[in-house]
Amino acid sequence: MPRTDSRRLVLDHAARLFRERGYAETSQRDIADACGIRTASLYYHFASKEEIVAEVLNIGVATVSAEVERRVDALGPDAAPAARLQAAITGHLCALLELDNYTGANIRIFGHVPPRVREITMGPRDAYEAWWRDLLAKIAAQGAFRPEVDLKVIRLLLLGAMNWTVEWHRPRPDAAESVEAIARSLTDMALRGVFAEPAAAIA
Amino acid sequence: MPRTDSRRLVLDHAARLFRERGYAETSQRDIADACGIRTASLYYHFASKEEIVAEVLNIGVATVSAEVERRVDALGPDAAPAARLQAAITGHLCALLELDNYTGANIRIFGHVPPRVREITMGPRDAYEAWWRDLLAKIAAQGAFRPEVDLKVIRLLLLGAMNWTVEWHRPRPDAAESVEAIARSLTDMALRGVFAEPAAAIA
DNA sequence: GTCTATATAAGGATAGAC
DNA sequence: GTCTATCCTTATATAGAC
Repeated sequence: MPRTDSRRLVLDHAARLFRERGYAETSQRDIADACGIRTASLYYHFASKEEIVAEVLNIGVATVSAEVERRVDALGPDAAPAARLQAAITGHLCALLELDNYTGANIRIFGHVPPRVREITMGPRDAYEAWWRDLLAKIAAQGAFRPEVDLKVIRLLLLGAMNWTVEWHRPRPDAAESVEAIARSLTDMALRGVFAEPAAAIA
Repeated sequence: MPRTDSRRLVLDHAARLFRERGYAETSQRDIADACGIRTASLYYHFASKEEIVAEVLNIGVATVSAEVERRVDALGPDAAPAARLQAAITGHLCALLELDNYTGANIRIFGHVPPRVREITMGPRDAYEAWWRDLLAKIAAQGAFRPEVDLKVIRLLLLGAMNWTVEWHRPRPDAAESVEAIARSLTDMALRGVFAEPAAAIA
């Protein structure tokens, strides 16, 4: 393997730019400039812009998928449902906001890429969402959720709360809004809610 | 005023297309075609594509803002915190998913428009978010939230869970995932959580 | 693997007729 | 208010040298 993998360099810069500016707003010239090469040189590594973005999207799902499963598996098979949920949430947020730019790029631009690109990259994406479906289903099977809870809607709302962080979270020196803190807030809200007296909840 | 306001027709189709395909992915030709006119005719109503999208974004915020405030105000000044939160959540989701395409367009493309457009449209957007900040602050002042709750993070997570629905919700005949049902699920999770025994929550 | 040069298309925008 | 015609710029992509 080459000492500096220029193919990977292209992907890294592409992921960062796609995440920062969006897909259509990022030209191949932007990507090439960031890499210090010419636009035409990109075609040695990739056949088209769509091929670049497809690979960025796939790496993004692989990254978050690996991170989340790693953290949950590390807890062992007998971990409490609450701990498993917290580990999954922390892993998702960590991949999205800290690990690299691939997952963030995926979340930000997936809905804005050409339909063909969406089609060829949605397999792993669906598989990742299925993993979450399974996680919640297992927790429900243990009787940890209140029975009236709609698992599908809750899953989509939780993933939405997490995915949207990419729109507002900016890395900061202080730990007030660290990824850990956000994960704890979300887990806590999901588990017990934010109300002091839940009994006061609407019928 | 004219019998058919063609300026508004342009905005309506632009909002729909921006919401469906994104900003960069929607050309002025697409908008003109949808309206049954030529590209050049758009310039009678708007000076540029940026002027069109800026107005779409502003209408979107005005719509959701009016809807949310209307529903909360209708409860009267003595309504319970839980009812106010539920009304606000329902109003936001309703504007986003049912009322028209303007709010959905705003949420989907705001992060993808040229920086100048973001700058000139972020005033009302920030004001709307400030309204949410106030709502949660008032509820907190009544002592309804557990004291350790981080109001800023919770606000951003709630708005995120709602805003992300535009990525997955598709209108359906059955009421299983009606806007009302989604709003109830989210309000319920925010208030009391989804766990049967919150005591089992992580330290 | 990267370059220069260039083909080709698409999109935003303007001029001026009707 | 909408049209036809056209300009200008940008972007993807290709050809072929080094």
